[in-house]
Amino acid sequence: MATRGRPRAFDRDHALRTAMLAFWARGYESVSTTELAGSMGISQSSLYAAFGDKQSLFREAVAYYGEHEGAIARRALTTSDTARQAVETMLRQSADRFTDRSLPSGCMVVLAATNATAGNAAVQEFASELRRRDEAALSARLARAVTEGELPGHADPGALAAYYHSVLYGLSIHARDGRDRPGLHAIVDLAMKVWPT
Amino acid sequence: MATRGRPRAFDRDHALRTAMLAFWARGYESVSTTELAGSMGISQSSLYAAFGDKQSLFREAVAYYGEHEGAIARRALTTSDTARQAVETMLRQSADRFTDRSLPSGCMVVLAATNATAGNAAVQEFASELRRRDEAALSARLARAVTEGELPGHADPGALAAYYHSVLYGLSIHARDGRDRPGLHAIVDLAMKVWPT
DNA sequence: TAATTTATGGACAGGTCACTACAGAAAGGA
DNA sequence: TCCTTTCTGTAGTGACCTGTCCATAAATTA
Repeated sequence: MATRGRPRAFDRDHALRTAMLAFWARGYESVSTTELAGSMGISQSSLYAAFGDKQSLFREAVAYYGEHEGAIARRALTTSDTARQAVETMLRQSADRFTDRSLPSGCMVVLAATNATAGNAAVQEFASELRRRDEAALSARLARAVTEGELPGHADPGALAAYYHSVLYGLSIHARDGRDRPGLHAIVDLAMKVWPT
Repeated sequence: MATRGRPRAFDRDHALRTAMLAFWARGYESVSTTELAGSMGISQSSLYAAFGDKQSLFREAVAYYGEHEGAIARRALTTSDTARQAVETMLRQSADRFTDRSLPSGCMVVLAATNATAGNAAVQEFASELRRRDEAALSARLARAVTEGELPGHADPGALAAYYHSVLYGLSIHARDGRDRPGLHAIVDLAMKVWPT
């Protein structure tokens, strides 16, 4: 089943990465499809033919972000030996990522869709849902740590997950405000003192 | 020197409050001046005559927010007997404010100007500067606590201020995501465990 | 070669954006 | 009473927005 019709003249994955970088740096509504097509080197028609509409493109761009940029921090949750190590690794690697000068600062899921007009409320809700999902994954990992005895029985996995995600969100804002890498790690140093014993 | 010319037919302060609520709820770029004038019950011309341009209106709206909504949490810094009490009061009152159902959730300074087009970068920088200023005030209060002996000499006021502000920023995102008041206070419970002894 | 399928760029619709020109209205001052 | 000052709404301005139409180009299939 070879592909019929005229073949696409641009690299779809590369275009997606361009969209991710733009949305990540400036947010969903501050990036126009006209501008995106321009920096992709293609026409509006090609963009719409390849990705549907702007919202679909954004969702794909966020998915791309999750696979390429967010994957490392997320994998810490499943590969670390202890829950404590998982949390600290997640925060440390986020601190490193958020201050990578070759990429936009902070986390795309936190910063790219914080506000929107009424017509784009779905985009906001989409990002919010992703944040909830990540937090639920952390909460589950902490709950496992309680049953395994790594965390004391009185520890509240839900509250701890919300707390560490709160710090994580804060790192994004701080990174956007220009705080440097050691500054973010100093915050993580303090945040880890909360770990129950 | 009585006021010359035709008197203004609307309440400037009330209009400013309307603008604050709109910008706070949906962000700078997602609120149009057309819509604002409409909900203020005045024409575009009246709005521009009273407030200048959109950026000036936003700055005034943020100042209004600072005086009416942010003042209580900020006053905790100067009126509390101890620095610890100051920090905890600031976080608790923010948690209460951020989940007040009669107002937009979260903090306007964190949420209303997180992203912007190139032409509105000044608005972003404005909000960023306000965050830095508040953090500097907290840092100064913590430094005082070190010299007064409330905090141990090895405590780092700058890092602590950055940490507590990180939690504060996180509370805004959590509030926007729908977390309820007890949920935010549970985060504050944990955050306060970092306090050096 | 002919038919089909898909991608392409250019031009353009229809809407909204921030902002303003203008003429008239409502006040104070002379 | 008339002038000056300021605010008022109407009706625009040009620029930009998302999304589409259309003729054409480039590939596979028959």
